[in-house]
Amino acid sequence: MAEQGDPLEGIAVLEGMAPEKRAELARECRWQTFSKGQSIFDKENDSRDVMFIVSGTVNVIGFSLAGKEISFTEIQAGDFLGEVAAIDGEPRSASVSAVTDCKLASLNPTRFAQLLEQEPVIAARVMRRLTTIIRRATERLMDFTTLNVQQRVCAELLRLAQPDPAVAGAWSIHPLPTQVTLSSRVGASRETVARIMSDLAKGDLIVRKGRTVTIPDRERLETVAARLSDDN
Amino acid sequence: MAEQGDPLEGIAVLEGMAPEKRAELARECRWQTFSKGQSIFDKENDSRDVMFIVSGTVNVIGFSLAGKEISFTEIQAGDFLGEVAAIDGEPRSASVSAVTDCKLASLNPTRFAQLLEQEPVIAARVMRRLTTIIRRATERLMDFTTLNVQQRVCAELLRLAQPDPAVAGAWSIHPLPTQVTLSSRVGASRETVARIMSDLAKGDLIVRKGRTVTIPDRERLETVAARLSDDN
DNA sequence: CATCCCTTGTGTCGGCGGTCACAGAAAGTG
DNA sequence: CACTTTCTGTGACCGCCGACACAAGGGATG
Repeated sequence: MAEQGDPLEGIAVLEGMAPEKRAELARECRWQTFSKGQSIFDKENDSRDVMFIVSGTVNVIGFSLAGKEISFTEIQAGDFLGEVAAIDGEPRSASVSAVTDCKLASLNPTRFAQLLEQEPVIAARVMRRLTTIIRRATERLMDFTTLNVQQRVCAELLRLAQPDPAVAGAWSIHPLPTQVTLSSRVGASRETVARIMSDLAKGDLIVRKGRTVTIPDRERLETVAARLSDDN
Repeated sequence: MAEQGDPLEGIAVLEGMAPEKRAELARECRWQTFSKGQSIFDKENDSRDVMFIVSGTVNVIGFSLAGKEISFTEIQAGDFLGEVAAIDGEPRSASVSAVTDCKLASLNPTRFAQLLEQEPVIAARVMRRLTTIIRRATERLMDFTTLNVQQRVCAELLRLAQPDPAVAGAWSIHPLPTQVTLSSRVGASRETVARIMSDLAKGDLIVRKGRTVTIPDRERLETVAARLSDDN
């Protein structure tokens, strides 16, 4: 992660690449830093670069004409973004903005194509990455068409939850994203999310303490998330 | 398209492959036929084969727990399906069923991986195909979160429309899918679709004649599809 | 032609969830 | 510590759209 030495060392897709080749690749990148909240690129942008996240995390979002935004995914340091436009040459499929300060390395699309050709391992990893995106998107699509907001919120909380380090058997989320963030993930209004969280807390499905939420009984929450809407 | 000779001739991804190699590939495929309405595979199925559609068309669908179904896309003869599971080895990401009688050639996933490795042109095409799926899915996702049903129906009609061969400037859809089909595409109830079509016809945005719909003024329909819901 | 089944049109009703409005809590900031 | 900005909670209202219920076409098929 130190910039001198091997700046692209922590990038997972490039894992296993010969050190000297990777160093050369690093030299061909355009290095940029973005500060928290800044836009990295917009949908319809005319750049096609692939960008490796050396540090920080970014948010992939779509904007409606009315300005409403929905968040597709967050991408962390060590990962990359921009592969869709780089591969097909179309305008960017979504907008990306910095969640935290971050440092990115941009690689131009022709060099990226060349990389895919020369390094079959990397090409395979990129493909898997694409299928992962597809799976997530179709899952989301199903969620939107078949679940109500309450269920989507539960599902999102379950996705965020990790085993609680303190209490065995319990799960927790820390730090809890703001309601605005959650609402843009589940595609609902901020107020509705607030109401649902209140209800869940009343039913002891979740316990809130500051920016931490704990889920005492994961299965029970899963039941709520999956329950057919008519038999509540 | 004749079975003797080169059965995989019409498959676009395999375009440009050496004839003898393609013939060999055809021999390695498992050949199957499905009749109209039959299920080809279900989500969570444990096969990972890639399937080339030699004739017919299939529908890629997701089912909710309640049995409600939504259609992701239709795939025609000459195209292929099943690449997602073949690439990442996970269970199938969706279910597929035959829209018409059809004939498919199944290739096992390891042979498919080998094919991708040996034929970079094909690998590149598969990648582009994946990005296309991603773009469609994200677009759909945006539609669901930012548009109302009326707008989604308009958008779907516009997607189906082709320049009218008879009247210059007009666009038409033929044959119009049934309302049930449409409703599963836009994620709405059949009744709502019926009402919207009526309204559109009343406003002369579409003209219905049997199984043909013509769109006299495409731009006007596009306006309706894009209009913010509050200024109608 | 009669019958059946699939498709379409429309009315009514009720609930989910969006919007507006505002109050209070928390968290930055000088 | 005051002060501002950002978050969170809750009430009131109301429109969109799903569910149910029928009526009325069409096309098949015998």
